[in-house]
Amino acid sequence: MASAHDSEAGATPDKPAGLDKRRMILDAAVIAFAKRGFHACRVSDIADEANVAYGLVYHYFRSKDEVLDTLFLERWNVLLEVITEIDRQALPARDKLYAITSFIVDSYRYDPDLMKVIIVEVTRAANSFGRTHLKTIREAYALIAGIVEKAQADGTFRDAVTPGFAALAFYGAIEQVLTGWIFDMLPRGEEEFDQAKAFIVETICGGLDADPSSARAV
Amino acid sequence: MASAHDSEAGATPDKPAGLDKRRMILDAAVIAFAKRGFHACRVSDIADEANVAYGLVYHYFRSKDEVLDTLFLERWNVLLEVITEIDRQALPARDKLYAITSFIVDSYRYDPDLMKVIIVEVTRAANSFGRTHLKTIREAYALIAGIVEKAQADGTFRDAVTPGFAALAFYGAIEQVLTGWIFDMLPRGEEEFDQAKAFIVETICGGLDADPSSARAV
DNA sequence: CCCTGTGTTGACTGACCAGTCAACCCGGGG
DNA sequence: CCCCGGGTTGACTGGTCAGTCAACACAGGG
Repeated sequence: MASAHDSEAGATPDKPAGLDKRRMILDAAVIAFAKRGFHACRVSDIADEANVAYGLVYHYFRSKDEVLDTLFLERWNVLLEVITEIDRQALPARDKLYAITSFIVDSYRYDPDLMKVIIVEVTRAANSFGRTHLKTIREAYALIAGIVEKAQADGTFRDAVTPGFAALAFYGAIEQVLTGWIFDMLPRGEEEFDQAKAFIVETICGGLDADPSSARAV
Repeated sequence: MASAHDSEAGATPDKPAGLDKRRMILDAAVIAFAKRGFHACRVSDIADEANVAYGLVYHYFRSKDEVLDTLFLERWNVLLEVITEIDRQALPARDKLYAITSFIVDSYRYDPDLMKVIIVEVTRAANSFGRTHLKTIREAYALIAGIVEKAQADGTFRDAVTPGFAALAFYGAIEQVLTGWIFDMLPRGEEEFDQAKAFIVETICGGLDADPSSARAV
């Protein structure tokens, strides 16, 4: 059905609606991967979701793997740029961490399926794509660690913990909250998203202890 | 290690060496799953690793899935018991969290393959086993949240954050550190394990901020 | 008008693997 | 001595897909 049909709507005149089939396939893949997971999802599911013939997927991508790789890299590079940009500004470290949290949470708010796929299939997949993209993933941790390190140097953050660990704990907390939403363990909604941002930063920066003296003496 | 290294040797006389084939299969499955991941691992890999015929796996387990389910439940139930036991003691909340962290880190120290399989294939697998065992996984979060809640009630922890979020952030930090080891991103060793315990608790309880006033005013 | 190449189609193939099953081994009870 | 049945074996089947490929659509240049 609808091979040369410009969909129902008139399709943007400047876009021939014929060469962003690639984009359509990528978008369809996000939905398909999110629905059943990368392994359980067949290439035909992607093609069906995109209203495109099976073989066309292989015209634009060498393999099913390459589709996921593309989705991940597209998004992760944006994340790296955003973190770099945030770090470039003259803000307190805590505000920088809030901005990063905010960006990631909003990424989920804006496109939960894409974030689900990236986290579940790449970021946390130690046996497959996670290994492949390890170097790229680590770059994000390194940028965060850099923020912490500078804050420790100027006295904004205490140095009870190495920057690397702080980065891991911080990012781990974020991902765990996203995982909570992905698993339907946590309620979703505008309020929840904003509250989550504040809570994550508050937990990692402020800590749970009521009495600062106990540990701060270190 | 040294769980079922009978093989050629005469096998412990009191153990008929004939009915813990089941155990041998489970142990072999841990190794096989850890090596290539659940999906890429074939049932024949498990059988080979256990030095047992292919069909015997199906004598003791209904399916490949059931093998993983068994491994996960065995271990997770121990975790739930341990957390319950820790919570029963009269300790400051911070010490309770340290004890939990310690147990999980030591679980990894003692049997990294098993923990890798549980985390990678179950705990973080939102599309397959994670969904199946959601309820069981949540019990752990609930127990931790309970600890936080009590600490907030008696004033040990401040209540800037809901207990549920604190539990998520805390457990997320732990899992992220384990993931660091699993991915070979973090150096492993006796010292590293103990340091990690301290750092995780220090980050979550103590927080990164040097100046308590900023947030504590809330 | 045909020719050419990019875009597009979907039937087909080859490989892979979970799970089945018929037969075998062997200890012990009759 | 045979029989019984749980434990054990591994060849085989059925189904599933990733990836291939031959053919088709069609725009635009000659």
